Amino acid sequence: MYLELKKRLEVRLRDVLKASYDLSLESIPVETPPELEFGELATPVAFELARKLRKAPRVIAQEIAAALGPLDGFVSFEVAGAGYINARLDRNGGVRMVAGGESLATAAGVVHALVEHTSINPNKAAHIGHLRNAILGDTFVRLLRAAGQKVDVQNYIDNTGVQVADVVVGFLHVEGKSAADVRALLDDLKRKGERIDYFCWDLYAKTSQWYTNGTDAENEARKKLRYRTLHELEQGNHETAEIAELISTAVLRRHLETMVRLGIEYDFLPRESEILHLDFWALAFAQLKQTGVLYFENEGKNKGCWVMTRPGAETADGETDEDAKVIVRSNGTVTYVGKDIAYHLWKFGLLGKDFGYKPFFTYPSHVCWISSEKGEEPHPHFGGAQAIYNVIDSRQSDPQANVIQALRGMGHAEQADRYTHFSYEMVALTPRCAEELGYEVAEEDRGRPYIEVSGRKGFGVKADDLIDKLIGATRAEVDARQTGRDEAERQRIAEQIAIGALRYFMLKFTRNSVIAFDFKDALSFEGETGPYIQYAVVRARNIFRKAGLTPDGVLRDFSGTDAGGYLAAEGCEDIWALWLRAGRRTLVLEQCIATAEPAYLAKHAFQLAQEFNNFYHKHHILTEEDPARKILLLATAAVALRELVAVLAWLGIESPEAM
RNA sequence: GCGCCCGUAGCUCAGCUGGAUAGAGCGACUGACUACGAAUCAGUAGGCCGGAGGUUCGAAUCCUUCCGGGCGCACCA
Repeated sequence: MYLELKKRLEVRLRDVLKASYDLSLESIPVETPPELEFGELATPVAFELARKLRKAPRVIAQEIAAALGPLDGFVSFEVAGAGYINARLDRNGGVRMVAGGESLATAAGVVHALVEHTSINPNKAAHIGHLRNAILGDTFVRLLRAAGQKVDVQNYIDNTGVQVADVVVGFLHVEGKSAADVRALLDDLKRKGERIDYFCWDLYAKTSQWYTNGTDAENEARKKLRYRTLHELEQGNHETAEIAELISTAVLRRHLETMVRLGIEYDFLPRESEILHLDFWALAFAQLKQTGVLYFENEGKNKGCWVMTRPGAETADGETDEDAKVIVRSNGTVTYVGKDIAYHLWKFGLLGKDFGYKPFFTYPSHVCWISSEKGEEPHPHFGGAQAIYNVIDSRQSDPQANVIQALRGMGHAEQADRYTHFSYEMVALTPRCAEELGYEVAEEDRGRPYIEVSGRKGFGVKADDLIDKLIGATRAEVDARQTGRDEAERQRIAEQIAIGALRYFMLKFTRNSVIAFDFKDALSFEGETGPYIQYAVVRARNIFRKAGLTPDGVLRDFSGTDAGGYLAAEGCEDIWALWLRAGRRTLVLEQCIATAEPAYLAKHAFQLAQEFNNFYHKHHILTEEDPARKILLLATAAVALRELVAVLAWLGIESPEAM
């Protein structure tokens, strides 16, 4: 409702400005006033025009206000303060709009978007930092889909990188295992129900240490081993590559299982091994040279490399750009950014080559495919998107900017504009949390607000451990409250609440705020948390259960009544405010997508729950004696319930039946 | 040294892209349960929005500059 009426008012304002002053403003500010007494919508546009028209803002406001009405959905336009124009809505009409349920008309044609998220190196267990990535990405996918976009979800797998190489070195040279031994280990762990990603977590940390804890000569040899292993992985057809394949695939499967617990699913898993073996780079290299984005450096420190100019860099003609980004090394190998450029050409359908595809993981509703040199037929097609979103932490903003710059330089300006680095800050641990986990905190770190997690050091909170802990805590609460329900039901509810708590916790912070993780905050179920919102849903559901009514039925009955009198009545402002809040969903959705910021929706969900809880406390519905008033109260609860469930679903949070 | 991000209540964070009196949660203190289930609600205390200049009708928000913190700046990924 809010979105629609706001747009209607903007259009009318535009018309009035054109007709009265022959002015066309680029954008017309329409906002929500701080208090309901100022109306439901307001514009300070008169202030902006004061200088241009050489009139007092208040006079202009009066002229505009007089010319605005009548407008469907609005009852009045008033001038207030020094020159605000406050719009009052037709409350009965507004309530009808909200009660009717709002369709999300996507005016523009369907956009094909591609969201890449999670992308954990398949050499260790997922940790809380990865959870933030996956939850942000998955939620954004839900938002895009809610807005009617066609979205492919990709999880990029770097299975030939240095991190996987390190674990392979660990198996071969630290543990002294062969490929056959690794195979046996995988079977053994599977039989015992143990997690291979946890095993690798420890081995990765151990191997990282091993590189530096020998004599100088030993360390030197170990480093060489590391780079030889990396090289063998990239080449393939070697025992190291075989171990890498075994391990990275097993760990990847575990990551997918962890994410399923959070309701997170993928459509396609492109792997770096295929980008290498299918030689995506050759095609990209040709395009990069042909468009002049890459040039061969003959001078300076990058002599013998193919390089590109960094975004914003300026070098005088004839001078060597020492700061240029190396894409092809002097030994002929390609850097990470180079491979990424090729991959992103593919994402936009500009490469002229495709992956092979094989099914990899089955969800109840669909199959997740993985890249393969020789794929299966038939298979779905991925890539060729119109807009892409890369959920990658903010530390990688430089390489991301390089890829965008390359696309632009190659003449793909439109694609470069629709390339969003969906960046977010890391999840770190508070020093107290680190100590709780048994890590030694260095003296100089004690005073810091947070300490960065490190897979290399094995320092961090594993995702599955956190989820297990959350479920344990919610289960204890549910067991205490839901004594009448059976074991399976209580477990189900506990899981819904635990996941709700975790997802909300990761979404309540805006993207560029560092999360200093602490168990106390993450395990909290009161106040601004997922369970608070879920609890509001349960309360609303209980009203209908107790009354023997359905929300839909109530809204049908309500549609024939006139609630205007009650909504305008003294002491009922809170009811109208709740309807207004309920009517903001599409506006908030639009805002979230435009700014790539899911936190706004999380905040909206909380505010809606808060207003509902207020309403719930103030008006006792089932004992209301005035039938007309009772139907309004019931309809209010029905709308709040419907909106809460819908918004929670967009956040990937389930609404329990009881809690 | 250069680039990006962040300094808002004791703590953790919002602040709708420059608007009306700066908000919420937690924590502290006071109160409200024989249930539309208190995982809730009401109330109190708590702020020179890091400092200083500027831009304008108007600044937590934009610009400049300092202070304090974080992260990047490889022929690593």
